[in-house]
Amino acid sequence: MAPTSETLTAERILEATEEVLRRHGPAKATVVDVARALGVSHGSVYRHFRTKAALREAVTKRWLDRTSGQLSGIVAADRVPEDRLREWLAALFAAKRRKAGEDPELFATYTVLTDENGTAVSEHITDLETQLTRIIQAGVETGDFAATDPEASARAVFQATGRFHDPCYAREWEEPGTEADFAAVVDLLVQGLRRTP
Amino acid sequence: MAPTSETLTAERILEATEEVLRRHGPAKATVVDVARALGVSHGSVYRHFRTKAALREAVTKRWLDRTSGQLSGIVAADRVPEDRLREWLAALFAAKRRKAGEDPELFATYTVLTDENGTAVSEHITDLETQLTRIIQAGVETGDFAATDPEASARAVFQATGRFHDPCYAREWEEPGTEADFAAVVDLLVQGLRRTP
DNA sequence: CGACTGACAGATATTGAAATCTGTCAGCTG
DNA sequence: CAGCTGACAGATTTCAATATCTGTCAGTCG
Repeated sequence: MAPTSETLTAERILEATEEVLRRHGPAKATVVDVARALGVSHGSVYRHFRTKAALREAVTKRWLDRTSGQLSGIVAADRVPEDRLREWLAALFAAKRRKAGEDPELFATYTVLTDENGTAVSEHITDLETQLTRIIQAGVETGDFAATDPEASARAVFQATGRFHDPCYAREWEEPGTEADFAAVVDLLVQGLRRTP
Repeated sequence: MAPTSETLTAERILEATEEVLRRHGPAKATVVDVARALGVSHGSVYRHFRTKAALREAVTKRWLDRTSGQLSGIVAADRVPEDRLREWLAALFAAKRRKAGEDPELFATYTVLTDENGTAVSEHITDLETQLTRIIQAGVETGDFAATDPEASARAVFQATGRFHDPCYAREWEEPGTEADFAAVVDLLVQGLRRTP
């Protein structure tokens, strides 16, 4: 975190902002703090981001994109679609639960950020639903799934599993029985997707 | 709201409290306000409810019980289990959405109350899940549903439809496409419950 | 005697003055 | 001249003094 004399870039500002958010939390993280962490005046930060809100939104996007990236590998995996679907949902749940459990304060920070950036979140959700659509589409092609509208089914699966990935349920993810609940919901949804012979 | 000279009863206090909450909102509703509305000293209120928290919890319970009561009729209806299930879920969604849409401030007030009364909410959810269990159990008996554990299936159905009854999603209930999303999730779940011939 | 009151101590909320922050921009600097 | 600085106006937040509230209880009243 030394105020190196490298040129000031959007990337460096975003890294410093994440650090300041980690240290001070979402309420007390100011752009003056970010500038101080970089050893520049806060005016320089405004050269790269028009407003504080824009800066926070960029940080939010980065964070959400990292999550999407982690899951995209599973979509392309060489497995039966049903297994890919189960694995994808399990990975989404596991990733969220790990983040919430390991560093609750940081998770709370990002929850605040996502709450104030509806647009970035919508794009992220669209992204995840697209990944799900691909898996279900693959299942339709192999004949394992019977979905007349894979996109709508993907949306339904995503919404129906909200309890296991939406941050508003984070405090319940460590309660006993959650694993079983997750399995029951996924089983029900997979059963609903299957082609009925 | 005249300070009648009827005897002071828990029931009257609860009614006055609801009125004060409606008027002032959850943050500014004090037990002094409640006492003033009843024309008594606040000490008298403490004769019926040990703490302010207990009073608020009692109000919350009343409100939640009214919702449960509205749905219980559907459970006993004389219909095919699948239709009863669909109707019950639709009624739950409709009731929540109507409350949130008609008087958003009052709905927000009760959302705050439920947030601070985890116990009352848990009991309410157990109650609703029991109603769902009965419907699914009936479906198993008629052979329409294939559930090895109706209680677990009921829990899964309730959790999977959270997006359409959990207050944390209230602001999204009026967005276009919500009806279709609801239908898609319910169809998927019902399909998952059906006995596969 | 049992239901109610009102004064009280400690906890919580409100308020307004002072401090800090956001966003701009004229001017400095390499 | 492109990138940065720092002073500035208006908006927002902080903080401490002040007011209100919660919960108790000795005492009043019918």
